[in-house]
Amino acid sequence: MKVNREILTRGALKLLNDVGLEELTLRRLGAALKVRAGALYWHFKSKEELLDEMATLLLADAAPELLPARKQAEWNVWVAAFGEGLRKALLRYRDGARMVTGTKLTNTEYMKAAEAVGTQLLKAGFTLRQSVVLLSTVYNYTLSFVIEEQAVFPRPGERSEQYDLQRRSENLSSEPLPLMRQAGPILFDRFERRYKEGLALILQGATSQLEARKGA
Amino acid sequence: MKVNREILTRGALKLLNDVGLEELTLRRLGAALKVRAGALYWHFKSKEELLDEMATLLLADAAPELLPARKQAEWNVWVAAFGEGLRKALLRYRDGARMVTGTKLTNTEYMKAAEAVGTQLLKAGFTLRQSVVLLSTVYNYTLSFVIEEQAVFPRPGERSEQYDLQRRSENLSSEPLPLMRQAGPILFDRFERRYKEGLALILQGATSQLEARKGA
DNA sequence: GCGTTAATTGAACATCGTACAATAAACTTG
DNA sequence: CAAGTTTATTGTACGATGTTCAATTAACGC
Repeated sequence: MKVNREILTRGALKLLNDVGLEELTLRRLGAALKVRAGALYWHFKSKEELLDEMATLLLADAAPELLPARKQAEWNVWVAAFGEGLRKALLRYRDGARMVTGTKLTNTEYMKAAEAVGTQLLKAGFTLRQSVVLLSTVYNYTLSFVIEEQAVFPRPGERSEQYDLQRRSENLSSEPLPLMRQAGPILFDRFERRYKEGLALILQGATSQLEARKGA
Repeated sequence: MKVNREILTRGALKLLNDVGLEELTLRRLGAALKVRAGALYWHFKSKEELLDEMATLLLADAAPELLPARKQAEWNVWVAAFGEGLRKALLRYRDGARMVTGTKLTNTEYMKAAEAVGTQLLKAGFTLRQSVVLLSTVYNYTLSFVIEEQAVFPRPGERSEQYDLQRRSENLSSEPLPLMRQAGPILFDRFERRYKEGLALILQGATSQLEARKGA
């Protein structure tokens, strides 16, 4: 089968979804594309470069969803759309968040979305620095949140047997950690809800910042 | 050399600092401890279990620094100490943040610190859920922040040649992304400053939450 | 000193990323 | 269409990794 860089990258993303990051090997990818593993090196100089391209493509595909439907929306709607869209995009692939961590983006499709959101923030009265800090904080929060989420739910709706709430609670009941024990259901269930609450915290902080600035 | 579980784990952390996560192999670790790789399997049933133990130990060592010096301090000082202490602890080892990601903690030393902070939050008037969301948000933010930070500075003060600010700026100057281009120095320099600003955002959000609650 | 348990060795296995000369397939040109 | 050139794939090999396990050695209790 003839293969080019994008087919290959898409094939790799598909395979990622089927087998997960640990089992994403070049031989398996070759097999999926009816090609020997070595052939992949015509298109990529290393597996790392392939992973970079996969992450870039995942985010580029996501770029449109990172913007709100109504372009006249308030700045906080823009930031919320950015965060929630990013989470959805990462959730679309098994180990999506872990894969994106530690890759270098190779094109700027995704940055265009960030640029658009940033522009809204400036217009709303944030400084450049505040805007960058706000967006990067949302980005970091989201990435790590989804890494954890995907450890518990390798694929949406399919809970890993590693994270059994009952068992966790039992392990902790012998220790004097009542708070941590009660935290279990909050931490390992209803991820969407907690994600939005964490995001709201950051947005609330930004709102205060903006008001302080206006007040001065 | 005779070896036990803790010596082995500490040796692994030392080696991690010398060679980084990719080069942390069981043969190398064996060599460092004057033992063949296979011997390690007497103490751990897999490398994954060793990594879990390493992460747990790193966090357990850090536990005392996660609490503020003055125990009468306000709740926000407790949360700030938790976040900043966590960052410092992760920075203490090369790839510390990446290593902790995706491991399962095997004891509860670290949780005791979280429990203590949570207790303060309840006392200050937060609900259980708000406290858990606040702490987990800080945790996620910090983890991902330090992963990025350590990609740029593999060890404190030693910048990776991968992240050259000049080059990044040149790559982006051809694109219509003025904002992203200006973001470079904010994103890839002065990490401590940006970390604190992001953390302040979250804390500010929590403050608003608390005030809204009191007002009602 | 003997016997039992704890710990380590040595060699092997399957699998991985990667390199590269040989080969084939796909275009380009006359 | 044939010859020649570039593009892509194969086959095979290499070194390294995590892991297994029977055989061996070290340490300890009586």
